[in-house]
Amino acid sequence: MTRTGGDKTRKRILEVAEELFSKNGFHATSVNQITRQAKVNKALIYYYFKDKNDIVVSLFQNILEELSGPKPDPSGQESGRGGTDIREALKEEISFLERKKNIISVMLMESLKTHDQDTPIFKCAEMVMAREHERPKTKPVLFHEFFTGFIPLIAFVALREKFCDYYQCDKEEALSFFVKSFKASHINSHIECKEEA
Amino acid sequence: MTRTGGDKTRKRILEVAEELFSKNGFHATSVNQITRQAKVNKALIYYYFKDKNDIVVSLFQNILEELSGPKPDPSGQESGRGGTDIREALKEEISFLERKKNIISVMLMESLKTHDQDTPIFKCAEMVMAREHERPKTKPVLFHEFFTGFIPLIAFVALREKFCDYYQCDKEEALSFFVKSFKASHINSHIECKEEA
Amino acid sequence: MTRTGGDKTRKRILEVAEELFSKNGFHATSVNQITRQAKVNKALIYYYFKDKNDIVVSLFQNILEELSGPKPDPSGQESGRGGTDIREALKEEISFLERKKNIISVMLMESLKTHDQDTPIFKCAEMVMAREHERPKTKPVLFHEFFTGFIPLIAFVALREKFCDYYQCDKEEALSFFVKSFKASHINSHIECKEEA
Amino acid sequence: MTRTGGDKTRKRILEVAEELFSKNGFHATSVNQITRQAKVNKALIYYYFKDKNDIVVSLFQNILEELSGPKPDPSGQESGRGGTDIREALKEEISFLERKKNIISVMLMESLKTHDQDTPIFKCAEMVMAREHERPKTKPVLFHEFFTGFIPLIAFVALREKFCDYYQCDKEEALSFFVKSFKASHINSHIECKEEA
DNA sequence: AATGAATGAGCGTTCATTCAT
DNA sequence: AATGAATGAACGCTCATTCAT
Repeated sequence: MTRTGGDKTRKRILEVAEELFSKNGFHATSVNQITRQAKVNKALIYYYFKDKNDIVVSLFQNILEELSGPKPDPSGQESGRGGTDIREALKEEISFLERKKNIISVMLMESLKTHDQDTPIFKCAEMVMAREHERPKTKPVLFHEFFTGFIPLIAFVALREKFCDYYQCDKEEALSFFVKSFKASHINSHIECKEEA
Repeated sequence: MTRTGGDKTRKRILEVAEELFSKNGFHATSVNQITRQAKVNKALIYYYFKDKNDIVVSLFQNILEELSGPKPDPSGQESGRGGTDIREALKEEISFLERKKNIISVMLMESLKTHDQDTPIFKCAEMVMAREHERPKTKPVLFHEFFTGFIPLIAFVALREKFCDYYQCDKEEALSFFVKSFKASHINSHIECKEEA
Repeated sequence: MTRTGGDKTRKRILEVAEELFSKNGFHATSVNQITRQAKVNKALIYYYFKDKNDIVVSLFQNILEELSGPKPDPSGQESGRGGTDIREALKEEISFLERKKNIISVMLMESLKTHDQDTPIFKCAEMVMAREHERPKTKPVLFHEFFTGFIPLIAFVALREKFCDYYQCDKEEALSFFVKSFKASHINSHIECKEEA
Repeated sequence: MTRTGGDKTRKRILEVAEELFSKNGFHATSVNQITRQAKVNKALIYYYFKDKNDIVVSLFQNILEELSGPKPDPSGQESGRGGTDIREALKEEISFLERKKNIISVMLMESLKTHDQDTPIFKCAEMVMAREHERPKTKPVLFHEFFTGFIPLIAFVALREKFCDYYQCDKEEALSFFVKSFKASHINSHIECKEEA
């Protein structure tokens, strides 16, 4: 390894781990695979991380920090009944999530294991949702935001590729379809809720 | 293990495997664990299944066969605009899926791994969706049904418990919230679609 | 399995075992492989043979019995200095050994393991040699017959195919070369011995 | 095992493996046995060798390299008709091969398996033969050298002990008998060949 | 004579982790 | 900050063998 200082190495380990975890899952990825692909000595991984689990925990922390970071500027205006501006905002959000999709996929995988006690997926969801509106305060809204908002969103970024492969669908087209569908269901019901209230 | 009929043993292996896979994930579950919990000799597992993967594949096949089986009787009447009857139907469907949630969770976990080539999750989704209406034929509808219909549904059955734990929420209450939210978003948008058409 | 009586089954097991043992070696051949190829139930093998070793022992016994059986008729005349008749006799002997080459190969493999106590290869050699002349009585002759007679012969039948593959050589041509070479070395030295005596 | 240099460990593994392979055969030798006798951790074997087969391949490579190494000095003079000097040279060669007999035995065992594709035994033979004279160029000579030269030689070093046990023969005496016999057959036929030519 | 189910021990291999340097 | 060597435990899987029928 070139002598470029430790932080770069640590970062490379994290990047490779993220890629491999999302590719094969956490448990199906061995520390050896990471060392090979990151081209680091095996013992070095244990210099930077106390164990294999610490790697994935670090990845989760990083993404949570990123999400809590600078909010997106609400440059677009939220006009009633949602015009193309809402769709554009959605697409931007999706493209943002797409860049994080690897680690989010891992988070989701892990959260689906019924045994593991606490999962960061809820914290993650809160942060993603907080990017759009104020944090939901009532439980009904919470459910709504999580299951019909957050979940479809990350499912889309996570599964888009496979979905398109399976159904022989263009990826850009897929985005349009999803956005339209998401707007018609989740976003529209927001307005109704507001209208009802 | 005592000499029981072979099919019973095979079934017990599958049941235990399903439970453990959904608890810890496929890769994090060892054949030894299955062995212990199902109280079968390890070699016997390989008498019934060619390898560990064959177990999960068998589970997937089973659930797909079940789903393609007898459709639910539409005892309730589908009145327009959806009253409590729709909610009841939804709850029934959810309780049906809940009984399959373990294996569906495993399927979802595996489908999130970007590497694995083809996943049965789409076939599964088609079948679940086919239980409600005729199979979607256009791509936009496909996206809609999958990402805002199927996905929230299975996410709910899969994550309900953890969600309730995390947010200190009663599980029955959770069901109501979800049903209401699902109806307001996904189902409502169906009607709109129809109205548009 | 067809109900054709036990002896046929036993014979089939032996035939398959011989083939597989010579293909992969005794230890590298599993009882399962034999059952598969012989299409017999696994437990049935233990009905006919007390264990796996008993199979190979049976094979060895069989071949020793065969070799001790009817001697070849010396139809040809043994003229001095050896003309084509000796070569013909040699070719016949080789073709005879070729039919037994599988089990002889196994015997040779096993005899090369330094640990195994007693090997039937010497008994086998004696019998093969006895087919040609009276049993050697003096030790020098014994060495001569075994190492420069028997050994090259069985090495040829055992390795002929691979040798021809490796050196891109026709198999019939190979036979001629070997016969000529064998006659010039081993057989010729017989005569010398006799002349010396 | 104590922390010694890595190469020492690797060497010890190879030595033990060679001994055990020649004792029981490749397949009948378990990695655990090697582990025990070489007093190395099992995982360490896979640190040095990619799998069990890699061990035997390494052994084969090593011996081939050794054989291709420094040729023996032809200190003795090759007088016609072969006097005691030829016998001495033969004995030296045999004692040289005896030191390699373990690995050569393994090579021979493996080459007798009809299934295994390519065997190093021919390469090995070429090198051994090249130690005595220039490499044979015509096919007849090739056959002669291999089947009546190389094969008896290695058969002798490989089987000498068992042969002597079986026939109650002194090992030194055995050497004399073999040398005499080998000279009378293989070597003598060389001269004839030359004379013919 | 023949079978399907079952078994304990061991296989080759890899795991996450730690050591000394 | 980085490395090569080493480790104990466990992995998935197969072995030869036996059971009841």
